[in-house]
Amino acid sequence: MFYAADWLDKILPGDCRDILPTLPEASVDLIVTSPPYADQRQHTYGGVRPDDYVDWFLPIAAELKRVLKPEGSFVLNIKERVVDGERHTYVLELIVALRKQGWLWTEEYIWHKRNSYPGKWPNRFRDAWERCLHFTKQKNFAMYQDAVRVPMGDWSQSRLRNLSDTDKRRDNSRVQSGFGKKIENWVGRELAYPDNVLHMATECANRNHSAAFPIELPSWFIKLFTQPNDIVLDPFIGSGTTAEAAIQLGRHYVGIELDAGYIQVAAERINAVTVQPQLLVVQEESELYDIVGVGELDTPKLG
Amino acid sequence: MFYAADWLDKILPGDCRDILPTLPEASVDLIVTSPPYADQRQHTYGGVRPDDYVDWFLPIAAELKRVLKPEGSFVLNIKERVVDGERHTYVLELIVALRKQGWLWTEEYIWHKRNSYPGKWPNRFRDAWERCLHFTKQKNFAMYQDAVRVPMGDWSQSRLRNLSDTDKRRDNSRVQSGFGKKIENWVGRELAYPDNVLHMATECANRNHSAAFPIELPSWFIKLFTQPNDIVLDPFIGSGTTAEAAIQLGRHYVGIELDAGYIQVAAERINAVTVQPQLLVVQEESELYDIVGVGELDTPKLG
DNA sequence: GTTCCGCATGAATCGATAG
DNA sequence: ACTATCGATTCATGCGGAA
Repeated sequence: MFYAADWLDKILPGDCRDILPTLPEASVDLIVTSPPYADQRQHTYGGVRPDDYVDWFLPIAAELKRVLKPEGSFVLNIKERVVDGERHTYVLELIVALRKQGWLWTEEYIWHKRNSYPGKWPNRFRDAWERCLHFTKQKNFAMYQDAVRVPMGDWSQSRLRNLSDTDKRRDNSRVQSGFGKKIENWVGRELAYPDNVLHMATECANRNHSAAFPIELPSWFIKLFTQPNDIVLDPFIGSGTTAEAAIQLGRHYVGIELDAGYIQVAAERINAVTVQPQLLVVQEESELYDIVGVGELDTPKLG
Repeated sequence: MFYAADWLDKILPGDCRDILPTLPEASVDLIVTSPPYADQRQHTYGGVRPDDYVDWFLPIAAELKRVLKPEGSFVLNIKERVVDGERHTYVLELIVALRKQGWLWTEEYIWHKRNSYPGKWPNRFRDAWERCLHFTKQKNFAMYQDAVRVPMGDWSQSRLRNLSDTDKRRDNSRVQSGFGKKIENWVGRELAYPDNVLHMATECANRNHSAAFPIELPSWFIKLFTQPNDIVLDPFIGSGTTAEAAIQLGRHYVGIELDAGYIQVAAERINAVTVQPQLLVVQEESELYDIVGVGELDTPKLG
């Protein structure tokens, strides 16, 4: 095995085309990234043109495939831009090309941006969604669905009324004791598995970082596709959102970033998170009873 | 010009591959359709296999292009199925092929199905979205954005997340009463343009017909891309949902359907709608205050 | 008349079984 | 090996009957 300290829990500065080859093969459990879209980030990646996008991304994807564990997942957040009045087809072509490269196009999740960018055009409405393409290396991959269950619809509330108060209280205390047998049953009445449409607001440019996606997005996929202590890679980590999400959830991270300004911002964010390890453990346990984000029901706790 | 009675406001029985060539060219303002998905509807179209889907659809699309007016729109509701653990790429290939045929891939709307088909699998969640691909023949096409504006504010925003049963029941009663008490809340409230994500529940078979899409879906696109008295074509009209939507909104329709059973169902639905013209006007006015479908703000009423 | 509960039903998908 | 069929899983919705 590789010695962890060399590349783990760091933001590696440089172009991921140079950095990725230095990482050991089959070492990463999950890749979540939002690469620079076509014509974006001209100062760093030179503003890849739509027509060149597939050719630019394919060698990077080949390295990602080498670095990813066999049972790992690759989540690519991307959306094609409008070129000359049309949606450009480079993302569609990229999917086909990645399959030719050996990736399995397992699923396409939709990120519905509740507060999308404002604006008005004569021929289209505001773009309120982006693709989260899920690729894997093999049909059997790691997926921890229980970690992202959500509250059920209203109808379950009336159904829950069937349970007597004592029943509910009994189950409750049993849950809090930590070893109740019926945790799954009780929880199962309130929680349902989500679907492949994610409703998340875009992150406001509140602090000194402007992230490509809200932290809930990498958090959701990290909970879904990894366990604590697993390794999450983001080859275009920008202001460090993926790293912050990984740390919060007790996972290791590897970030790669070319822009020095972003690296600085990310370092500050990461420092602010890591200094509170005890709080993090409490958060994870409390998630058991938090109706909004139940997680780690069937995964070992952090030591 | 063609004499209208020959083909207008009818459901033409037969295979659209045979019927479409009999329609005059550049005569239709909007095409909305949900063709049989791959491996579906084996009894009529023989269950087109995913690998053959593009070849099957392309000649139909060529006829659709001939029939559509230059400034018209073509909305294709479709979703690729899972084949061997992966999303099949035939829809992506179809988009590319349609562009080669001369169509412009202007936009991709997402239909978010709040009540998606249940089920649990180890490698994916329930599929809760479908594509509504918007193709046009030229960059300048007809679009009436004001017709689909929705009320602004916290109410409509919370609606985006989850529409509970009680909320919906309240909506219904408000509409049915015609001019309920809470109308004051909406009058004077500003209207906002929607985005490219549509939240609609699938139609249940509990209603007397089972349709591919809920009537709100064709209604929305008919309001967006046509004016009253325009012509709407659906070459796979099934149980007649598109026809009912067109009639309700004062548009002409042309439907094509191969299955005799569907034709019968569609005929009954259409009869039930057309005999109540006065009611329709009332519905249209009440839509002003209906959170679900605001329409006809700047278009002439039926008369 | 309301409100509530029970129940059937989907453009699904996987894995096992059978030809 | 490759295809066809079947059972199991799961939840929002609307309808009908009951309180």
